[in-house]
Amino acid sequence: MAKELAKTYDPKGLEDRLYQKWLDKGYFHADVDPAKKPFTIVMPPPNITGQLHMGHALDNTLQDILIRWKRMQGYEALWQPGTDHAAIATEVKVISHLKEQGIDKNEIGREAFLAHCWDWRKEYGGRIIRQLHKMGSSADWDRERFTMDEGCSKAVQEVFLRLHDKGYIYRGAKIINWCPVCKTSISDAEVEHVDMDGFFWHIRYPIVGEEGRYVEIATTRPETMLGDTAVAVNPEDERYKDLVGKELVLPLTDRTIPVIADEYVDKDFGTGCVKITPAHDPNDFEVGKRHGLAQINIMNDDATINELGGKYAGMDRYAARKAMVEDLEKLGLLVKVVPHLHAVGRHDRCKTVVEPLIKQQWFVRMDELIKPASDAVRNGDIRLIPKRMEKLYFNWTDNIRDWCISRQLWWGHRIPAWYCDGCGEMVVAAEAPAVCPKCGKTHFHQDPDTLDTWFSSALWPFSTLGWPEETPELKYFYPTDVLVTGYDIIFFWVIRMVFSGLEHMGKIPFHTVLFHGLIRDSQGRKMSKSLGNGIDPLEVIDQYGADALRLTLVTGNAPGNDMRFYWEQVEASRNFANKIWNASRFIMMNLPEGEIGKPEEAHLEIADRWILSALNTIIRDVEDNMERYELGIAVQKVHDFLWDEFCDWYIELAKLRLMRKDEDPESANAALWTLKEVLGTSMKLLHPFMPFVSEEIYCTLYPEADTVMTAAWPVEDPARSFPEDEKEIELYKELVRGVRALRAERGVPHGRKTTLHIVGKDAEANEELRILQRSLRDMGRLLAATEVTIEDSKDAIPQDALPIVCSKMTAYVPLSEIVDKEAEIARLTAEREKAVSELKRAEGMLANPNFVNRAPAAKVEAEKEKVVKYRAMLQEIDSQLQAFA
RNA sequence: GGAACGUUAGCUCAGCUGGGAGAGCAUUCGCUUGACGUGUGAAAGGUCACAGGUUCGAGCCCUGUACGUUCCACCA
Repeated sequence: MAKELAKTYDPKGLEDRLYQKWLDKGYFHADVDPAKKPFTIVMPPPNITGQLHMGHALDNTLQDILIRWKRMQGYEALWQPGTDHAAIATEVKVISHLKEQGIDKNEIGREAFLAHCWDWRKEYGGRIIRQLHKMGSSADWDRERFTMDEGCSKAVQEVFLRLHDKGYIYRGAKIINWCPVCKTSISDAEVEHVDMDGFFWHIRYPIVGEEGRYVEIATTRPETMLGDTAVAVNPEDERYKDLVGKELVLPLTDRTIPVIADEYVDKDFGTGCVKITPAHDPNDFEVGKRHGLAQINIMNDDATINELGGKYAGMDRYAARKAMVEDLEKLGLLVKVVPHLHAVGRHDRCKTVVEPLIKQQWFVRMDELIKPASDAVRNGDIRLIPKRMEKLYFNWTDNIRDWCISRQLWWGHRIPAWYCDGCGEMVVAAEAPAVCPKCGKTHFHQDPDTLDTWFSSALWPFSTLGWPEETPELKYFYPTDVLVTGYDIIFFWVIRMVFSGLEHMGKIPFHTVLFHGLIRDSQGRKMSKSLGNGIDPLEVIDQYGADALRLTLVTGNAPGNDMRFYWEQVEASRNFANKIWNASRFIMMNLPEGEIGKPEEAHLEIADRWILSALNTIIRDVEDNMERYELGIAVQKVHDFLWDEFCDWYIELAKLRLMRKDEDPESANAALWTLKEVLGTSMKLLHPFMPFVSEEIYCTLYPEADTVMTAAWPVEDPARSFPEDEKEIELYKELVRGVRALRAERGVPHGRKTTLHIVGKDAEANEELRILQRSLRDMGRLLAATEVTIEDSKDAIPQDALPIVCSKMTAYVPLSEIVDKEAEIARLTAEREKAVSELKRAEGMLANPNFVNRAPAAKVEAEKEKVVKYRAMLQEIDSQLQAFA
């Protein structure tokens, strides 16, 4: 460990070194320890395709703050890390990666392709983890997991089998969201709805046997008409009542379709006649089921028209649309085309317009599973922060539909279902059965589909701890405590973890969810690759250090709120690190070798008690804020305490005593002890937020300490509360500020010292001042005074001395000789006006019986004090003006 | 179509259970003051979006309006 701090603060030089030290010493590791209480956070597993971005940086900073805080509080703090196989994201990446080498996924086949995926995972899977190290993340890397490792895969399989046994998982042909580019089904959560400009095509369907009569339908998707099996009208619609039951000619085909009546149709929208295409529209699918209509699929998996499409077969859906509209026009069946804005579903990953299709898929029945998950939040077992996220949560749980979990991908957990090669009988089991229970054949093939990547993430809080085995870790660390994540994955992940935890563990997976917002660029835009406006956290760390980045991300970050990223803010954060670095250097320069004895109570001076008391207050406040997960407020308080109180006031006051250490060693010793005590404690408070700089300072300050990481978290100490001294120091500050302002206004050069005469506002105050005389003398430097005297009355003070009116005293500075009379009169007149209005206001409030009777006594008292103060000020100003006149 | 969030200093944002509005950056005028110019002192800058209401008292609570952002939604 370094014996002294380097001359300049250089985060690069110390962050990697300290992180390596922490790793070597195993400080991040957590173990089952019955003597301690556990505190657990599971890290949202980053994708193995991922690179560290600002979202990760924020997410991990918040988690690390909580973990480090709890660890210092004496909890066995486990931060469980790992990575996600990210089924579709990875598969897409690997496909394009192979494409560059001229390799086609389908040509090399499933097994070879998977080998490439594992290669990818080997090469890139650890990249983001290494990047997280740079952030200072104190996760237990010994326990790093992967959603497709043996244990997690076992958990996935077990969950599938259990849910299937209970009838919660079923296979069926339903209409699902199909991505024609990724060529897989996707869940509702993966579809984003975007308003797009489109058209309403009004098309005539001729009525069979009634020459010249038509039904006019309006559609946004004319190409699907090849799959129409009916036209529906509202049963209450008088206009079309006679049509119900009649047959229509479906144009461009040789089929006829019936007119049916269904409540689903809105009389007042469009023409009131809706073409029904059960195979290509979720609503029509439902209508079709009600009326027993045929489902005619007219599309291939790549969204081209299939062989049923006649002349349109093979055409892309949009090309077919164009061709069909043209043909309809030629036939005179196109009535009109009306521009129409409507919501279109797109695949969130590739932005392709989703195609609703009927496919055999696997589903999880949600109705029963979701209930306890909804209740857990409703009854407060799980707290969402901020609370408004509950609305989002319930919006999803209350409207949930069955979860389509099968994907037509290769990279992922294979569905444990087996089909007999002989009779097609399906068996759901961990292993292929030896003999078909139906036909007795012995050859089976596995279902080719894999599971939605969120199926495994949903198990993360317990699969990482060894479930389904009953490991000691699982017993000890589950349920976990806090989940930290962005509100954007509340549906994908949070809800699914909750119902999975409740279903398989019988317990909630965590009691608190702390949501954070998005990091946007300085113009408020989402950071994205396509915009090229992303800021690389690693670059920020490289330039300013991880501590500065962390401080930037947590400062002013209210739960659930988005924030913008500013380089200026990072610079300010780095400046803070530099500030405390230099303050520490100053303190260490003055500290003697070895231990410094704790001074006797009597030797502690007012300033010492004040700063200790202020520190004590901060300790309490920070604790309160942390417990409410107001991390941004907590760090702000530590920051302000260190910079504004400790550096700007206490250290400045202490300097004078250090300089006089030969004549008054007790005073100097008390100051030194206090400096060390306050700095050391502050570094503990700062550590969760800025782990590196606090570690370096702390370990240099206490060479016998290995780390601040495991030091005991400061607790409030009632014996260290000195409210009286805090009040006194505020008086000093008021005085110092008054002198400074007065001098600055008149441009008195810093080097020009003056005398300063102080008169207490009454006899009692005067008595107090005498007691504090020495401290006041100490402040001579801050006051730019050669001498500070305390007078019983202003009689002995030169008539033209300038007053500085404070709450309990008035100070006089004999500056008349350097003051411009005219300007002084103008200034005094302005000040008088202000004093009069303030006085009026305070008196007004006191004259209000409602205020006097109902407001807290302290408030009333404060107003009374103001009256006294401003009256004195007025008096001073008036006599001053008189002196000039 | 529903809902949430936001509107506070020139910019970006804090502001806990209502008790005379704060920070960072930027601006102006000073300072090589014994750790720090990545610093330091002083100052300027706000009818807390608008309109009502509750209250002795509202940035904060209630109602409405405007603008912005986002989420949800099967009107073809």
